[in-house]
Amino acid sequence: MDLVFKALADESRRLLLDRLRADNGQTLNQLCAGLPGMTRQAVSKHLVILEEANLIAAIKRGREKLHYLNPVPIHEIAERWIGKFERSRLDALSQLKQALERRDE
Amino acid sequence: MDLVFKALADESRRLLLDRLRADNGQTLNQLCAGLPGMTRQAVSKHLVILEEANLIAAIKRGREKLHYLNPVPIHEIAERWIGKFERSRLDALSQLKQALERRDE
DNA sequence: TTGACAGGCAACTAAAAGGTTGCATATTGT
DNA sequence: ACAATATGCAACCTTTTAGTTGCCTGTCAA
Repeated sequence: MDLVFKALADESRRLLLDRLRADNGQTLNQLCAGLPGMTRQAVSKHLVILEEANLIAAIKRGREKLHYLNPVPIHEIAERWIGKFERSRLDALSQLKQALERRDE
Repeated sequence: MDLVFKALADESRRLLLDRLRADNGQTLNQLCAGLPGMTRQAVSKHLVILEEANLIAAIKRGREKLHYLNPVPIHEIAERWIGKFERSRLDALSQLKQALERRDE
């Protein structure tokens, strides 16, 4: 799960995921168009990181490589990790409020 | 939002959030106990990063500083960011499946 | 079959991240 | 008042990360 969080920490990589969500199965060169002012190799490295985090799956078709979004890891983070914070969310909020009010006692 | 993702990218910081979720309003020294083999200053730096991402709020009480979880940013990420991927989740999944099946045509 | 196109690999650089040590400052209990 | 406690600040070091350039390999189409 650490790999997923690390992968999501970069704006360019989140943008790549956005692009794939809008239009799944794109090639490296297509994805490069979404990241102007960055070399193909840089984008390629980002894609490798996303693959290693299992956030995308790549399939070679002839001389090109198609990239597909894998929604599973994001879903797991939502369920397992964010979920537990959501469960105690209102609690934490009221504790924070009370602490802020007690501030100038 | 970038600050939040960056803050969440580190295991130690996620652990600190976990600790606060279990026991809100802890001091720096208390939190240090949860990160053995790391100096107080290192933990302090992590807390600053979490504060800057608005994931926690710190309140000075005398010579100590109490740290409270702020559940809002995590909630926003769940709603605004993860939400949009969840909406196209099953779509992406079936597209991925189909692409994998087409692989050895 | 050869040139153009899609992508991979490796070495290198610059900047950011994570951590440490040492010292300074403020608060509290005796 | 003063020693102990709780935290802050700054300089420094090391590793990781993001990006580049240059070159190599495989595939397709004329």
